[in-house]
Amino acid sequence: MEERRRRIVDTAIELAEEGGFEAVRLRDVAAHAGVALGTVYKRFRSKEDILVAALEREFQVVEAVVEDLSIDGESRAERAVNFFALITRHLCSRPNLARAIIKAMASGDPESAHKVAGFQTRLTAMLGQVIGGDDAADCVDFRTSFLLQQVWFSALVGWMGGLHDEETAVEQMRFAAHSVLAG
Amino acid sequence: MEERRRRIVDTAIELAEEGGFEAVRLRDVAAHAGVALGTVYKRFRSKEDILVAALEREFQVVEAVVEDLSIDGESRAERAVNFFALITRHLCSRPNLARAIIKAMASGDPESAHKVAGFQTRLTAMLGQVIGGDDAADCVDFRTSFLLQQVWFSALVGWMGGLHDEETAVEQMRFAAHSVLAG
DNA sequence: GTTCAGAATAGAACACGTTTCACTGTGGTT
DNA sequence: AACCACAGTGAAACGTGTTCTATTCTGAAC
Repeated sequence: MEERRRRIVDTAIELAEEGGFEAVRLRDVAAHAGVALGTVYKRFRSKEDILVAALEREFQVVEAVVEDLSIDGESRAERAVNFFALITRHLCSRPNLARAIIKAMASGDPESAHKVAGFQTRLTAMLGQVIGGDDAADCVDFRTSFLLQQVWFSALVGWMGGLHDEETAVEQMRFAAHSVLAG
Repeated sequence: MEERRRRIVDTAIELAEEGGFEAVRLRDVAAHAGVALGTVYKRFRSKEDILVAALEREFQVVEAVVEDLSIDGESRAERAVNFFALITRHLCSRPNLARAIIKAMASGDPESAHKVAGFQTRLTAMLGQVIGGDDAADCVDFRTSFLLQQVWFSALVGWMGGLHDEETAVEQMRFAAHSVLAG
């Protein structure tokens, strides 16, 4: 009955797209997914846990998109910028959902945090691939990729709080990428 | 009667030190501060708002500490690392309080986010001073300091989620500082 | 077909952030 | 002294995340 789990996450994504984090009311999720509230709590530990599952879903889409539109650029920094620009714009195209997920990412719950860390690792690996390109000389340290991904997270949190728009976030990544990938 | 406001923040800090974010129950805050719940909501917009005020308090302490133990180091990167090591260890010395505040920083509420951005700007300015040292040649771009502060935020969120200990966070800052302040 | 364990359900109940309201001072104005 | 604007109070109420319980459903073993 993994079907129920899928429907719950689907519903949460739907509600989050419409009204953000607060709109994901678990009674509504349960009703809309056609399950009882108790079932929701049998599958997921908390509201954040559901949104982390939504992140998993979205992350797979991002992986597919990046696979499809293979990232190119003249330099390592340019490729990194193009990568972040792509995924940032992708995320921000559904702002309410993105905000809800980012909020869940920063909830501080250890279980969720570990799952999130898994995505960060995968993202860092993707970034390493992208930056590395075809030339072995362009290969980049895991820690460097991870650093850029940390900056991206901060930029997204700022965007979530209404501090700046998505283009500013991309601009921050441009600066970071050129600072870190100077050589 | 700014006295009441002060007592509320004091109490929130006290409760957060003991039991973290969830332990800051507003009924308890009100009772312990000797005010009515309505008064709490007259002074503060939300629970996060109180914790952002606590951040203001803590930030002033950090400013004083950094002023006192003036940061030194052979290179720009070393000074930056010493700076972050100092404030990271200071924050993490009261882990429950730190976690509560960091969680509030990432709440996504626009009003809170703007206040937090104010602290980030002040922190970035402090960092610029510290890195710059006495030699004008060591002067550093605002954007570069800001970038390091973004990494620090991510490192703290990871620490909050139990992903790593404070020494690892400091280590991440060491790597970031050396990457960004190579010259 | 009966039985039984485990999952699902409906719904109540609980905790806590937040809002509302009716009432009580309190300090300043006339 | 009478009055007023307004902060503070206590308590109730509301919304929603989370937990609990009693009951029903389901599907596999016999």
